Amino acid sequence: MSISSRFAVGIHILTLIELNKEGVSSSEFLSSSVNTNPAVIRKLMGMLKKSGLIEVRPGIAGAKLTKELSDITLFDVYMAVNVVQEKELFSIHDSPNPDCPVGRNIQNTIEPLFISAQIAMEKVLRNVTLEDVVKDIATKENIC
Amino acid sequence: MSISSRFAVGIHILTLIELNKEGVSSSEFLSSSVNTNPAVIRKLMGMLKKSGLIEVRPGIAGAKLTKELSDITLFDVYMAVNVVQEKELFSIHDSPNPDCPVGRNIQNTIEPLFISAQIAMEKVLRNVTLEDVVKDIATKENIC
DNA sequence: ATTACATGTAATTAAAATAGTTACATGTAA
DNA sequence: TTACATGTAACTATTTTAATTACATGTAAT
Repeated sequence: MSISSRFAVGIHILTLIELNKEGVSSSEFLSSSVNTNPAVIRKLMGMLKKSGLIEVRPGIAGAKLTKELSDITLFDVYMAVNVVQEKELFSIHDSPNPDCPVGRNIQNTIEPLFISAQIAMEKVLRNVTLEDVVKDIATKENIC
Repeated sequence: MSISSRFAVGIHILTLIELNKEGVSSSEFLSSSVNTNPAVIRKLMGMLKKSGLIEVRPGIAGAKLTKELSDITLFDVYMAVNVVQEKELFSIHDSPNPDCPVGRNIQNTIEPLFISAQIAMEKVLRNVTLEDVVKDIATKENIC
């Protein structure tokens, strides 16, 4: 199964907040770009806020980034929106048969392998910042 | 969400077929080590067979590996059991707003980033063989 | 203070995937 | 023909996602 699109939407939101920094990025504004329900966006805003990526206040319209674009990696967003738990990209069947040499060892043998695969994937996310994303969009729009 | 445990179970099955190569690895035998239903194992056996990793025949008890252990990577198993589709480890929201500069570009901008993260993860799987798994279990069992 | 409007959040829903279970058709060998 | 294995379909419960509705809470302007 695929990793939730919350991650892609989180990147979308943060990118748009940046490009709209002269304006007001309310949940309604953001939702109309993502093409979803404002409540979905507000839930994501809550997660991004909890992770310290944006500043939002009840009653006050609009979200602002709390850091420079170049200081926010895709990994930060990935962690913020909670799409994959630490060490749990892959799931391992529980309760294999302890009376079998394979059954009683398979979990311990496989786990570190799965973890390194997950870490390799996350390393790529750590090496991309939202600045890269915004620049790429700017290029595609012939803004620069 | 996590990647299906079919992957871990697939590794378990293949490892056990190898370590039990003197005996008969029927779906019932395998299921008792995995601790699940024989029909679940048979479905996985079908997938592993379709990918050419094992040989199984209707009516004849037991599965056999078709290759050397060192010629089967975790990536082969991962592909066989169909847990993640190509380029689809991460899902991207569809139909963002084309009237917004971010909406109309975000998918194309994000996709290659997601793909490289997926490939990095898969590269780790390509570099581990079932021989590594079996050796690790042997070590833990003090077999060698 | 009241109004208008935003965020915060809970409850509900439909769709999709997982993992297990049962049942039975099909295939093979003794 | 019998015994037993694989192949496969149908059904279930559980979980997650994503969308939706509704409303409480918070803020600012009139």
